Amino acid sequence: MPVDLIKRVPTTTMLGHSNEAVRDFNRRLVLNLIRTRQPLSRADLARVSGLQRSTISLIVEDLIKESWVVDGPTAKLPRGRHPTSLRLNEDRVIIGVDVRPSQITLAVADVNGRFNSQEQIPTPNHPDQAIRELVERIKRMIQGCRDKMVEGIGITLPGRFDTDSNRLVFAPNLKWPECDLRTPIAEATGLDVVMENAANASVLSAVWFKQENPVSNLVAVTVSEGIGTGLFINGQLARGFRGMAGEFGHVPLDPQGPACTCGSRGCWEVFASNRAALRYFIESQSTDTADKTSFIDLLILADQGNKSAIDAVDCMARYLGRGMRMIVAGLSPERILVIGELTRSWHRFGPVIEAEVRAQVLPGGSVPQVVPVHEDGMARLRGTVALVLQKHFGQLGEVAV
Amino acid sequence: MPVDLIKRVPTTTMLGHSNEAVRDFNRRLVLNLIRTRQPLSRADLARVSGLQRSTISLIVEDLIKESWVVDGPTAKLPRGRHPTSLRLNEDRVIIGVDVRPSQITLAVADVNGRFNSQEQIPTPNHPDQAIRELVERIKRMIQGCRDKMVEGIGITLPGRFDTDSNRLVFAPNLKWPECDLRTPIAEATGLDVVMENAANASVLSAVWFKQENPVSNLVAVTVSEGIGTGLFINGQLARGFRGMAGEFGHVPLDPQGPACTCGSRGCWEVFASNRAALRYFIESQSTDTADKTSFIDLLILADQGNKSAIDAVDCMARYLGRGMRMIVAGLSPERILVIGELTRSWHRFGPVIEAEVRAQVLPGGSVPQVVPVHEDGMARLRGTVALVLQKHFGQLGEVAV
DNA sequence: GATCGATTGTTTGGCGATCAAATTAAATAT
DNA sequence: ATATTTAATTTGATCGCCAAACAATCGATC
Repeated sequence: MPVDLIKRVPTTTMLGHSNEAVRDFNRRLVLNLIRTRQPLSRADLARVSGLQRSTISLIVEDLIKESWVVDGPTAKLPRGRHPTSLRLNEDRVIIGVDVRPSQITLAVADVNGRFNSQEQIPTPNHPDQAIRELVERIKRMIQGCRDKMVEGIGITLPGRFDTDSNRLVFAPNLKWPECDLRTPIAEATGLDVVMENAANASVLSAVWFKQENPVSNLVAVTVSEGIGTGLFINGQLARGFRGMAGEFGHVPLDPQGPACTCGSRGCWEVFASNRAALRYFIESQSTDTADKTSFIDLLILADQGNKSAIDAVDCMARYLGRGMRMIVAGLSPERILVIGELTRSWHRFGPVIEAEVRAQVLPGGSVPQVVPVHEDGMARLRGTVALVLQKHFGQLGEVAV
Repeated sequence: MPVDLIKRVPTTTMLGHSNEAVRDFNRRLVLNLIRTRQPLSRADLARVSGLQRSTISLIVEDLIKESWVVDGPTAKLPRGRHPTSLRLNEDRVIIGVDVRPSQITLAVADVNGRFNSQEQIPTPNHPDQAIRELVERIKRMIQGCRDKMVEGIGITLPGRFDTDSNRLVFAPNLKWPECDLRTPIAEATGLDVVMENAANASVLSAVWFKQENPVSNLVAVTVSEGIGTGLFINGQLARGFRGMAGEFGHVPLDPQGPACTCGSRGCWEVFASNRAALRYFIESQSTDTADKTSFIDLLILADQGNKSAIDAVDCMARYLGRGMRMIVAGLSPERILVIGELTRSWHRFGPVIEAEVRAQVLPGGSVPQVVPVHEDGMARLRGTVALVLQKHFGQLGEVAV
């Protein structure tokens, strides 16, 4: 009995793999092994990867020829020929841009995430002006590192942008209109430009660089004016459809709560952001003297023993932990990173948050680690480095290192 | 300057890939292409995959030899030699077990998820008894299909179990103690046993079998006594650390809400499960006649015009939609599947849920599709088929078909 | 009814990548 | 100076895909 088959299928996509795919994979594997364990000898690579030493030699030869890797000094061993150590070539640099509501930080970093130079400018009110200033400074930076190879530009900002169109579409704290930052900067500089939300950049930084004890399910909670979350699930960034995931900060904890900038009521960030703590503080003050207190001031007041400040901080911490119920029950990560100025007073926040989180683990579930990330500023910038490097080193989760 | 390198690394793990990995990948690709597009000719496969016809021929020869694929009838074409159509060998079968609070369903399915035989038993009060009865019936089932090859056993149940130890650890609606189902059944039958949470099984069923318009970010919300969620993120099931993800049903929507079985207050499932609707209904009745109404009865009453029933259903629908804020804002899926008895009255639930969801999309975000899944019973069972087949066809997300 | 055209499916030789083993290189201990 | 040990390279074999030629099969056409 004859059956209807597909008549003609356009052969646009290549799904099958050929022999070169193996080389691609192993090449990325070797590159990442060097990245995470440098310095490392060829023999070490062979042992760690399980590949033959001959294969490693060929791959490394390639990587050196293309100046991703450099031969280092020879190491000392108790017996036998001394191995030559391999490391990443630090002459390849990345330009990182960290956009925040108040200021923008630009920096030049090497492939290991170490910063060579750095500068700051106040954040312009309009993105057009920001683009002009950024382009000018980036061009100067490029000229400043003539002998280096500039790999690309990574930009992180506190907002969401459509991953299809690269347009910034939701940045309530930045107060910029919808716009496309990528294209104008890419065209003006001739470099690749990759963008990422701030919370995601923090996640990238954490899992790319300092994986002392790597986990494949992790959530970063960034607390400042608002609350953002970066989701690392199954060893990959979870960006959601068109990059819109991660707005747990705009989920209501209490439908009767105060109004939020997003239009809803009682969102998590209304109860647990820096702004919320200041609100608690001001409400508890009889006088109006607290009006111009910053969040950092509040932390200092708390450490000086100010009862109202202590209470405000405590309340914020409790709500932070309470909101993590969404993350603990819904996503069950192995680790939760907490990022923001609050980590400076971790002795105050840590115990409260951990107690709340522990109370919320469901029967049979395991308690996630709650880890403060202290060097916030650098974290985001280092995230942009990882962002740019992913093109060459492979997506996270692609290669298990 | 000599540097310290790794002295000796145990070569336990093989990270690097060899040439055979390409064959493995392409083999899985071809197998999945046949699965999703059968019937299909070798020439079609070559066009779709981008591989050479010669390569396809060799791979298909393998697959036929190992009885995964069978040559079918020749098809008709306007010109030229008629192609032979390929399809999956339906002599390979899977035993699926769907455990529910009230009854357990066992079924034998072929690789296409079509069921040959099926039987039901009431759910025993204790897992030990359940294991005894299941083993006995499964053995009979195996004997019943002598000429077929039994690939394995897939079990789905309404609870969480530790993916490391395979122990059931959280099943509030099933009321079974912590236990290991897998090992005794596997040992007694000599077959592979794979287990999965009910919501995840529904997701598997949806993305494995009827991908009319495939998406890579999807959330299934299963509504019955409680609310469970299955997360499909970046084209993979998101099980979280030790398989504990997906309990969005136990996140509070209102801290002042009624107590939940989990120990917390005001959880989503307290407001939006079948049980919640019945509570709304009973509370609004002056008499006690409503005590023995089932959820299905309630839906019928609503369709008969009973005002209290309509209000109860409407309230449940609103809360269902409201709770989806967590999913919409936090995960931003492209599609939300709604599963449970409520889909029988989708004309009542659908519009309310969709309106709530639409109201909750953040600026710049896109509204997820809300899709009811009507054949719940079969969905879970078919999910178990996918579960067992993943070992041979590859994990979801591994191969893009 | 034989030939041509078109399409499917198979066969053949070549290339690229890894493997396994032998070889060369370099350093320490005897 | 020689033996030993480990690192790194070289060499030939194997495996998998590709490209192109070839064989098979069917409809249309002369």
